[in-house]
Amino acid sequence: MTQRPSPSISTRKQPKQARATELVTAILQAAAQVLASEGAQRFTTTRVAEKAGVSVGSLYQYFPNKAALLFRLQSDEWRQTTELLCGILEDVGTPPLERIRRLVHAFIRSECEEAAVRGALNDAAPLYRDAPEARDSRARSDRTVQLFMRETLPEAPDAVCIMAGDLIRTTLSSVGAEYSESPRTGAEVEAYSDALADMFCAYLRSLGHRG
Amino acid sequence: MTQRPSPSISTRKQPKQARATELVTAILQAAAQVLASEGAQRFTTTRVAEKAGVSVGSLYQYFPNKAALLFRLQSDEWRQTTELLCGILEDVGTPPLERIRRLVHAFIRSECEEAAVRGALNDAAPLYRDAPEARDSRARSDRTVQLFMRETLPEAPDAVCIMAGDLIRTTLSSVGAEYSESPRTGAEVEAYSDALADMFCAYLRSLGHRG
Amino acid sequence: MTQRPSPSISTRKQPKQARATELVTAILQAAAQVLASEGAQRFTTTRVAEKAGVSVGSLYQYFPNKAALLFRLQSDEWRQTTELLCGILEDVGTPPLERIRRLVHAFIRSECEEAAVRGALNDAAPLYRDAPEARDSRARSDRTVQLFMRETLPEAPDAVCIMAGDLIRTTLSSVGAEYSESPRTGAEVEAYSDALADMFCAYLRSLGHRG
Amino acid sequence: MTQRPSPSISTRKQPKQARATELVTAILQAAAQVLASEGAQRFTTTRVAEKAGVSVGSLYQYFPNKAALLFRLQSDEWRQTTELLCGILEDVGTPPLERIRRLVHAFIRSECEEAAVRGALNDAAPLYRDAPEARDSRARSDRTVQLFMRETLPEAPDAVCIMAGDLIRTTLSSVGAEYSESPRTGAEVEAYSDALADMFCAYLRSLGHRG
DNA sequence: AATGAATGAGCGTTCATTCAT
DNA sequence: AATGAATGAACGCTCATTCAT
Repeated sequence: MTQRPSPSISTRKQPKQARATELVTAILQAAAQVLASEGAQRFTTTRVAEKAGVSVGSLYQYFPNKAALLFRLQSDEWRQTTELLCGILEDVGTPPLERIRRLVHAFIRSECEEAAVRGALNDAAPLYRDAPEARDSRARSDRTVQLFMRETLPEAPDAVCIMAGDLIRTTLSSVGAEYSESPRTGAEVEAYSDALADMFCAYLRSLGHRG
Repeated sequence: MTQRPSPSISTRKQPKQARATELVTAILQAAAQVLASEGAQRFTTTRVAEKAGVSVGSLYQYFPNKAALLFRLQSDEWRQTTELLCGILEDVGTPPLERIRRLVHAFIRSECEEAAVRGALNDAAPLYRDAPEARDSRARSDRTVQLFMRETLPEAPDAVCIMAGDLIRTTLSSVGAEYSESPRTGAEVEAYSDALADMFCAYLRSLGHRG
Repeated sequence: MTQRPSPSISTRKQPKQARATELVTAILQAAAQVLASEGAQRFTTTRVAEKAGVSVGSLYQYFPNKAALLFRLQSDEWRQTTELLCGILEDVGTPPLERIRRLVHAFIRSECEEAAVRGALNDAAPLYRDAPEARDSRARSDRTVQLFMRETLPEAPDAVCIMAGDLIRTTLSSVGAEYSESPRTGAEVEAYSDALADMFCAYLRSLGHRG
Repeated sequence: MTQRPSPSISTRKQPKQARATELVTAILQAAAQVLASEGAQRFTTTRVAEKAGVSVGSLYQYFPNKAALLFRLQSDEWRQTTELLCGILEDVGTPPLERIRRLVHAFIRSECEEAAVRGALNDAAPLYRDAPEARDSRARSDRTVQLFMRETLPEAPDAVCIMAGDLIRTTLSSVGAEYSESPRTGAEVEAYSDALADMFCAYLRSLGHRG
């Protein structure tokens, strides 16, 4: 399990001592705060370092550039989302459509909870989007979604499964992102999630799901 | 119908002479070109003015600031989209689900065709999103969508119609935006549009549509 | 006589109004002063702008980057040197060896007079040396030197003329640069110039010059 | 022979243990490599320490600052050059002009061989040039050159010998430095060295050398 | 002795906006 | 009305040096 020494984005060095890990954490927290409170526009390395109680130089010791910092924030979000998604979709003890419903609720709720950071992170996407590492992620969720689709639509051709999985994934993520841009009450979130889940379920049934 | 003298966003003056209208048009075209060719990051007023063959000063005569310029570009996109949407959804001679399908195809296609501008415009959203005028749009499409929903789901309660209309609208727009971020072949676009339309249709049928 | 719109080094725009020319002059003077008084190490665009009583932005309106500013300073020095050199070497009314002697004296004197700027400019060479424009100069002096050599060594083969001209030119310039690094009295300068001229004359005579 | 405690340039302590000497050597080698491969601009203490497999802290234990490191590199070059020069000029078994010719060839060749390090070292000169120790060197070569001049021009007045020696020495060093800045083939080097030697010989003959 | 994380002043450069002409 | 030169705060980032461990 070696770490490849990519010189571009992501962490510059493997934090081996506790001190370093704390620092990285502090920087990431500060970064999230700055992003949430000041917006992507005013997200500057100086501001992050200041908020973290650290010098700019230290920040650059752990992150090779601003994009890397943003990318790391985004990665962490993705990891969380992936875990959420896999945890729910792989729960074979629950009927598929029920799993989808749970996923939608959990996902939309989580998007709305961290709307400020996620929204600003989204605004900052142009800054890290082109980084090579940004391409690599998402493999695990793709696989999980595909397995789920196969299970849900056992008789459908592969092409249908792939397309439907793709559609559901991108719909969930893009609708979630847009929906969380406005402030919402808990009840609104639940109602909206139910509607979105209804739509996905209707779609899956129309593709041949028998539940 | 008084003109409010707010010095914020949108055009500073109603161009009454042909000269002025020409200028505004030239500037907007240049802006779209700069956005498409250089990206949001390099979208600068100087560059736009230069491309338009106009001085920066003149640009600022018609647009109080950069945000106003971007907002106007976005408004125009919205207007076009609204016309597309209303034109298709109000076509009572076509069965509702067929209208939805046509809308999805037309919309996704149009998003992909102007992906460069729209993508960059999206990247620049933080710069104009908070402008007051940005909230005002969208009324007409909302109304059209609602009428369409009522027609499609004549027996559904109002709340269902509203929610479903809302969901379909935001899904279409956010999925379209995300989908058009990557380059796509014509065949891919058609297949994806069909899948999305399938999903909408399945949803509408599940809500009680009888076609 | 069109100006090629090279986007790299040298002046960013052709100063057409007197105001602009004044500014460029002021900036160049300030740059020379900063170079002389602070050294290459502390030669910063901010410092130059400040000294010139101008904003950094204005500096960047006339020079695309720091290297361009330095290169321009160097160009001006080269132009002066070229004029000095050509003016003396092309003076057919004076015997060749006498011309060489005059050139050496004039050159060394001029190097010592502006030792501070030239020295610092030399120190800064790494910053502009790689610029494409830096390659272009020197053509005219080369030609003049060659003509002079032909005149001085009418019977020598071409290869000898070329090599000797090259050697004398580089010797003069590099020895001048090194010599002027230390402060010198007028008498020292004259004595040293005479010695250098003696060496050149002895060399030319050994190559066949008949005077 | 007390050790002066000046905290300025040159090694901070006389390395008495083998360990220390090894370290200094490793650092100097690394420094030369960094200089050659990265150039003066990117010559940083961190980079040198890394290349040497040593911590920055250790580097600063043996060299009080970056200038000291560079100065030491330069000193070593000078020492080598001095040895080369003395070794050739003191070879009384060879006729003086032949010695000069050998010296020129050996010197120019050696300059061109190590052009990368020497060039970069030259670029970095502003960083160490003002150090007090930089003035002290050169005594031995001066003496050797003077003895050589006396031998070569037995009848010339002292002043002539001194001036001519000085001129030849600075010419050789400055022309060598400039010449080695561009890449050269072996044949070019030989031809150029011959021309330079011709010039020196012609000069010495004109000053009264009888060979 | 040795380490290497931490510092922070300083750099070159950009660009939205203004305002004298 | 139209110009475009001028502004200067702000940005991302580097690196010589220190010092707690």
